[in-house]
Amino acid sequence: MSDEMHVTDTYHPAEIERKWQKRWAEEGTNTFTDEALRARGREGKPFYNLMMFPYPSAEGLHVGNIYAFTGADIYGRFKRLQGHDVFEPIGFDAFGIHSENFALKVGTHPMELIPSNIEKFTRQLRRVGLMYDWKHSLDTTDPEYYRWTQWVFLQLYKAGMAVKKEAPVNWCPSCNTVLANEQVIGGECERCGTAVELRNLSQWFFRITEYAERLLNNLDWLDWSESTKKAQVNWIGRSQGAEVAFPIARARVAEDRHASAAIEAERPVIRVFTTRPDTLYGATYMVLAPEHPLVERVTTPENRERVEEYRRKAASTDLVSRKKTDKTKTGVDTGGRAVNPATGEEIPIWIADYVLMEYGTGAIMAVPAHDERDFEFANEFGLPIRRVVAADGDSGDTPLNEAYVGSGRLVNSGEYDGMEWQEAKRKITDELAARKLATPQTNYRLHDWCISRQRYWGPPIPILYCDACGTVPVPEDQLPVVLPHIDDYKPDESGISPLARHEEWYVTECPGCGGNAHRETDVSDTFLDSAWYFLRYPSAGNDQLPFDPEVTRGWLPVDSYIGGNEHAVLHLLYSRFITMVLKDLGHIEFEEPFRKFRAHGLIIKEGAKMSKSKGNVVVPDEYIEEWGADTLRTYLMFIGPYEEGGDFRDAGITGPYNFMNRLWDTVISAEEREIDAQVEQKLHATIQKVTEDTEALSYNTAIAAMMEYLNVVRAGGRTPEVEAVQPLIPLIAPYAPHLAEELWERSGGNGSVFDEAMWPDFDATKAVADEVEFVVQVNGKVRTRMQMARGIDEHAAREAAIVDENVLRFIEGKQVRKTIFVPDRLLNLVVG
RNA sequence: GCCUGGGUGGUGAAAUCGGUAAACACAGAGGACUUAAAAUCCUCCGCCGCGAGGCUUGCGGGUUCGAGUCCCGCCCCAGGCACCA
Repeated sequence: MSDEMHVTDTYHPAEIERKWQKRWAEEGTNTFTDEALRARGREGKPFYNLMMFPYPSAEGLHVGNIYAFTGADIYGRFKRLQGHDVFEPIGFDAFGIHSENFALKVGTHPMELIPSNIEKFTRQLRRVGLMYDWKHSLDTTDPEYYRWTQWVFLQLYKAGMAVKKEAPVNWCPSCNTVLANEQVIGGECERCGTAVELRNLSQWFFRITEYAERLLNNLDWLDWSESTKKAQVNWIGRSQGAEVAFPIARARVAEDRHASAAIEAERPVIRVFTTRPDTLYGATYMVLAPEHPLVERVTTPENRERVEEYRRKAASTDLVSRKKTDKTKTGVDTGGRAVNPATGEEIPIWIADYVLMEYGTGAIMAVPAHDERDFEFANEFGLPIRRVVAADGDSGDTPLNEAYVGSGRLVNSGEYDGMEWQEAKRKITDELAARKLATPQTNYRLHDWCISRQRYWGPPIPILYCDACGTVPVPEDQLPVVLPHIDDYKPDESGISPLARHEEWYVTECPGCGGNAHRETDVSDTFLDSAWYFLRYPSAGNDQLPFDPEVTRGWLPVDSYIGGNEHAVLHLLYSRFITMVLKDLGHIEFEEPFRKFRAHGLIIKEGAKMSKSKGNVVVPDEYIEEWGADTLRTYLMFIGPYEEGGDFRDAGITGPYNFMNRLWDTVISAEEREIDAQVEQKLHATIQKVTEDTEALSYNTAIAAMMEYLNVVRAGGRTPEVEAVQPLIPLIAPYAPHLAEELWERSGGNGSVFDEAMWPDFDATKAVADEVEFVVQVNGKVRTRMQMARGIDEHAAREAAIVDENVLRFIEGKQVRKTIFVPDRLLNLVVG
């Protein structure tokens, strides 16, 4: 179709969208050259507008992707019209189990599948009219990208933040690989829903727990969606308390039978972590995790058999059932005894699977009166319950029906009786600390990040094992360690990567001594690929450095990041962690990658989440075909608040389509004449509202404001003034970029509206009307509405109100006791 | 159980420093223009009532001249976390 077609005066979205997409691509409207990027970062007004990059699935672009991208793109275009140099890149997160499983299913190698998926995605994305800098795109499976992912691994390795250790890890028996804690949802694999098993394997871990405190504290000042911050706070799970030592009762410790007083201090102790040292006097028994190393030692001969049996059973029970809360408590008495350091009492030591080895010390002091789980356990096994905290007016002597976890004062606690619990917490900790029996302690729920994957489709971990030198990092100048093209990439349940079947690949020589070495055959977690990609974009294409220092200084950290909240604790936490480590190592100058983050809502279809199995997936192409990208974009944003998502309904799209047509017609038919005063007032009010709402991502109300304005401009079929319609072109441009470009050109503008037009200013004094609709209430009920001059005073308003017949009817013969006056809004007459 | 959001017409929603509930739009009804249709434009559109008026923001209380908005106690929906000591 030729450009001459546009001489028609009707809105033809297909034509103008094709025309402008072509022009944007040819003229590089939205891309920076590397030189320009460098210069703009240095002396321009750089604005890094980022959105979460997609996984390029074979099904193609989803309407959910478009929803996410459009919302972010609108913000970027808005910033550009406000005069910023906006860098808006996109790339592809193409490694990972998802792609690999799909490749296995359809029998096409991922190395063939991914490029064609990316090609399809790119084609679709271009049709949506997104302002992407395609010159700075990236693909995580490109060796030129993962070369630097491997480099990131090596930096962590050198800093001692990447360690290999044997640990119980989450194993998915269906995906045949290890999963990070964050990828286990309710004991099941987040990908396939299979119950996860525990396996002891030697794996690479990133020591993210070292950064727990910083990751938590920085949340205070980050401008992020509150829900996302909360999710991270919960995930990090900081608990403050004390580690308390409970000596094992001497008689029960075989090795200690003849111990002298001199080694008294070294008597074995059971360390527990508690957040409630104030309840120490109520600790009537102890519980060790079945795997706890001291179990052997405290178990008495007569209990040994039952203890062993319980431990065997616990070891074979999968995590899912072990973590079920509604399960009744089980456990076994070891026969061993420990000394409560507060009371000096000997208390029994049990083992039970409700105590988890991986949290705290793997042992607890049980305070059944003030802990729900301990209460349940004590009732199950008839263990004593002693109340030590009581609310005001409660003697603390009556038996409890349930654990009391509230606040109060101490009872049955010796010298601490009567003390307020918070104070007792400090005092008891101090006192035990003086006796070397306690230390204040902070624990985190966060675990180290296991990044090893026994799969094929990922970047090989750049480590060698030399017969002589041991673990050797691949020298940086030998990167990338290229993932070989192999055909038998299907994983098995052995726990060994498919790459381990390829001796020709993994056997190599040691870069240190030249001796025999073999490569690490695991690949890294996909979340490592995405934990640093925002650093790469501005330097994409640089084959010397992962990220150029000058470019990075100019453009990072990211100014605005928009994405789904499903990544609240995965991608977003890992990215923050990697950024902090790189900062500490001196590679970058900031420690938080995303200044501002907003989570967008989820787009659903007729009340249900879209999924292939439900057959309710909205394919965007058809809608673009029928209505145009501008209409689809505007419709998606008009459905509801961007941060809440909404329901895609076919019927609703006609509203925004009519709006596009009406807007087109209004601008085309405008004539040169003086602007009407009321229209001008509405214009300023509209510019103000669209500016504020777009900044706040309140796109639905911004669009409504523009619709409302059109209704005023066209009221009664009037011919609009040029002055009244010109500002609409930049206002609509972020939402409907193609339409805006075309209207800009047709009204005599040169080049792209995004480069040549400015976001319109408004005059706040002109945005308000001279007359207001004033409400008169009697006893809080609306009785009449009057047109009044703005700024009318109480006396004048009252004079006008009390002669109105609708008001008179309700106040006649009654005394007005009180008058409430809200300027320019309302008058309320209170009668008795 | 805990943490987030949320619950408003036939539908998507708007209004939350307490001050006209339902902006904007979809669907619906009627009308103008037209030979007709489309497009466009105009009018109506929460519920009850002929009307005056009364009622209405998940439920029950409360504060206030006035509550969708604040407080207390619940119910329901979506998402996240969960035997974390």
